[in-house]
Amino acid sequence: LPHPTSCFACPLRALPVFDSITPEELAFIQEHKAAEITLRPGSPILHEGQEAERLYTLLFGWAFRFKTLPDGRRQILNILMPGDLVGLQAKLFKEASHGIESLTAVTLCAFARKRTWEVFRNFPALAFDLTWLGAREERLVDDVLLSVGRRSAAERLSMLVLHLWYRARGLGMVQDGALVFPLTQAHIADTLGLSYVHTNRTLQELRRQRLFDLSNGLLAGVDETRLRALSGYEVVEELRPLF
Amino acid sequence: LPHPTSCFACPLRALPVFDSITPEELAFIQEHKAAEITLRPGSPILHEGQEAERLYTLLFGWAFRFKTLPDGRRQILNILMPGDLVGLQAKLFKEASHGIESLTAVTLCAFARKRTWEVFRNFPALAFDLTWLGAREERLVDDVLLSVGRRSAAERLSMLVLHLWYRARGLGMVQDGALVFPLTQAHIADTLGLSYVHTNRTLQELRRQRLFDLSNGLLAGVDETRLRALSGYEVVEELRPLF
DNA sequence: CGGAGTCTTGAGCCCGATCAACCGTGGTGG
DNA sequence: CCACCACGGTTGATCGGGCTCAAGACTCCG
Repeated sequence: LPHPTSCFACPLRALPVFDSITPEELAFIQEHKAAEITLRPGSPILHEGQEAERLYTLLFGWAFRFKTLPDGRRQILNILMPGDLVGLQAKLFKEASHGIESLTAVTLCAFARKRTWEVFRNFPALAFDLTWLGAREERLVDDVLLSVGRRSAAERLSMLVLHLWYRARGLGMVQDGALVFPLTQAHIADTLGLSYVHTNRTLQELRRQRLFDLSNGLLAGVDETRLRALSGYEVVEELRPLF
Repeated sequence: LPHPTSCFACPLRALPVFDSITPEELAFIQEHKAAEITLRPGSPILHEGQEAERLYTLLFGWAFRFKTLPDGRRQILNILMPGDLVGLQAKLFKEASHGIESLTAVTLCAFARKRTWEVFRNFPALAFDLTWLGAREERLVDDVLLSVGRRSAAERLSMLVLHLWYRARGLGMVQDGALVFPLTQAHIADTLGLSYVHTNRTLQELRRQRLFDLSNGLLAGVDETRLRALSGYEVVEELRPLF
């Protein structure tokens, strides 16, 4: 651990979602932060079927949750960005029913093992946060499922681009109207339930219509208005209710 | 409230999932059980976009969670059966991003409004249950998403039938090898992301192969072995970890 | 310079969508 | 009692969005 980030100086604290954390809670978190782990792009963070590991928070970078079938078909369930929990399901159940893999270089905050119950007993506000983050992730999966089940390829793609664009902007990752975009077209295909080839063609079509510009791992020129119209995107409230 | 079910006599308590509830917790639940609500089949329980309502538990009957697009396309997210939470997302966020509708006649246990926080503060074990039930539902949605994104129509249908069969059996709803099955083919189509017509044809094909018999709202003759082989169904652990 | 990973393009086909009837059953009201 | 209708299921015909197979191009890197 060369220079572990202090929870007190955690860059994520600036986000509105983490507004209501008290100093005591922060001290608890700091005390139980067991390690800070950095991984290269494309590293497995959690294997499908792996038994309960630590609970992590994604501090930096992108990752994704996925499931695979025996013959190799893969479905990406959702994209993880800084502030997201990693491994809640694996903690709550005997084993993870999904895998997690990093897209970029990634930094994780690892919390001490077997402390989950202690959180519920001693820090109800943090326990509430766990529940809330879990429910938020479920809502994301709900949205993806609606897309994959009922939207056309162009609609799905618009949706995804817009969704990631808004999330990244909320995290301050958009600079000069551009975003470093680490998903390959294979990732996009597996997220949207499309084939690789068809994803490519749809992408080109949207690019041709100047709805956005995605090339060389950079997303820019996002025409939010037209993308919203095409995809039927709805802005969702991210605010946590006050107690 | 003619004859509200006492929580102490709740039929759901026999389920392994609810093993570890203590008498104090039970008393708390009983105290905050505000009402017992019964609805006819096809009743809306929660509207899309509706603001925070009560938190319910499904005591009896089937329901489903869904999202719709402005033009009417609908995606069913998951099927609710006795013991499932209803409206956790609506409680945690300002408004529900999905609707809920009953499939059969349904009985709901309603808990007092604005007590959610009290649960976290005073009954950590119950708070843990909320989190756990939420995570369990997310896992269900994950599974549906994998099906809709990456499985063929026949695989999806086998999966769904087998999944509902196992869940219902675990709840003691299978009698004499048969199950009252309240989903119409339209519901099945919206669950699997298929068209109405194609669902019908796929259903007939599986029926012809004697994989199961589904007619007149009754599911029977379920050939578990062959359905498992066809769909790649994996049995999942439902046990809650002990503290 | 070769190889791996990513992206692109073409051709052909098929799974599943769409459109359009039609059937059977149960409820409802004149 | 019957005409009517709503609803769920069934069937046929046709279409097309997206899949598959196959090859080639570009980039980065050792």
